[in-house]
Amino acid sequence: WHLRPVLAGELEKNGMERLYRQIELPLCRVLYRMENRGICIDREQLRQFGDMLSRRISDCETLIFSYSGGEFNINSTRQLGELLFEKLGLPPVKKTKTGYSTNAEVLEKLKNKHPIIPAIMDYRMLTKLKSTYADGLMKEIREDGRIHTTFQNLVTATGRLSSTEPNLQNIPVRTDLGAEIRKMFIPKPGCVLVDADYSQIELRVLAHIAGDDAMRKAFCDHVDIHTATAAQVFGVPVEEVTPLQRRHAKAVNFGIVYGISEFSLAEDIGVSRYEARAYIDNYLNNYRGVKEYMHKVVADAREKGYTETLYGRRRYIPELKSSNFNVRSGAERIALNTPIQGTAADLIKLAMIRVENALNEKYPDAKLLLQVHDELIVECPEG
DNA sequence: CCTGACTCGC
DNA sequence: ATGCGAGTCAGGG
Repeated sequence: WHLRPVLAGELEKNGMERLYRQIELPLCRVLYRMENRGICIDREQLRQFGDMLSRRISDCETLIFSYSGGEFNINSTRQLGELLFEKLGLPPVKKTKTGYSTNAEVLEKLKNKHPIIPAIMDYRMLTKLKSTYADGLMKEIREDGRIHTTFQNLVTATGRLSSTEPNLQNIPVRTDLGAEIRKMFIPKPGCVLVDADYSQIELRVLAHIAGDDAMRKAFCDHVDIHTATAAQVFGVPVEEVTPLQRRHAKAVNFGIVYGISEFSLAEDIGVSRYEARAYIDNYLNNYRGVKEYMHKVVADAREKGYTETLYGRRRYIPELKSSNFNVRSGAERIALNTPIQGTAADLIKLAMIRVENALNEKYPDAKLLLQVHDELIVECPEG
């Protein structure tokens, strides 16, 4: 209680009273309830899925060892690196500070050079699903048949939540096999799980805080933002945007939010550095507001020492004044990204408080269970 | 117990 | 040399 007046003064001085009183403090009770409610998972299906994975992993091991000419620990990147790049003589694509890199990107480039590579890629996917999800989630099922995560509200630099023991914010969804895990989360009898997610929240936040008319118009007109961006960047009518153009525009949109460089964008979508540079230049010439914002937000942060979100959440970034180019560049990307990611976090937290209260009042049997950065999962009575 | 490499999510 | 997290495993202390 000695700290209370001191901290209250700090809050007021920094203009964060509203953030605290209207968002963070009321959110605590919402998170407490969500954690207590937990979410139901189909234990029997999870067990069967784990058994299936075990069989496939075992087949995969046999195949890998037949190519390697002996057993070794496939999970050891050191042992795997020695096998691939010394014993089998494959060309090392990338190095880590301790040896050869064997990550997914490297394996992707080598997959046609030796039949052991696709087997290792399969092995990695299967063992990830088995250990982290099939076995990992099984251990977390409580007596009530539900999984109760812990939401951390004080660990991220941007204001997002994180989820631990288990992490329910990184349940697989992208691969077909991975998506099977997600399907095992089920509603309690008589209910359905409703998954409500924001569409492109970070780009909408960017359009708003950058005050970019072209991007705001695209959203107001309810057009697909990646298609609209492709039309702008490639100078073609919306109807003539090809799937490839849309994919590239999507990567640029994505990259802008993270403060991407032409190098990384080129790597990401497989075009030359010069093409990537041209994409970015074209993008910024069409979204002038975004271009101005990118410079302004970094300059502001350098001057004040911090960036802030729409609701005044701060992140101090002293590295903006670093004399080391890489350190400084990294800080500039943070200064650019934090207001976007952080404002999106502010908004969904506000939505959570309102959803929790509205449900309690109007639909008391419907329960908010999970938040995954831009989506809310609610357990609702059927009908 | 910690770090690094890797892979999962948004 | 694209932002924010967490869990698992190997390997070392």
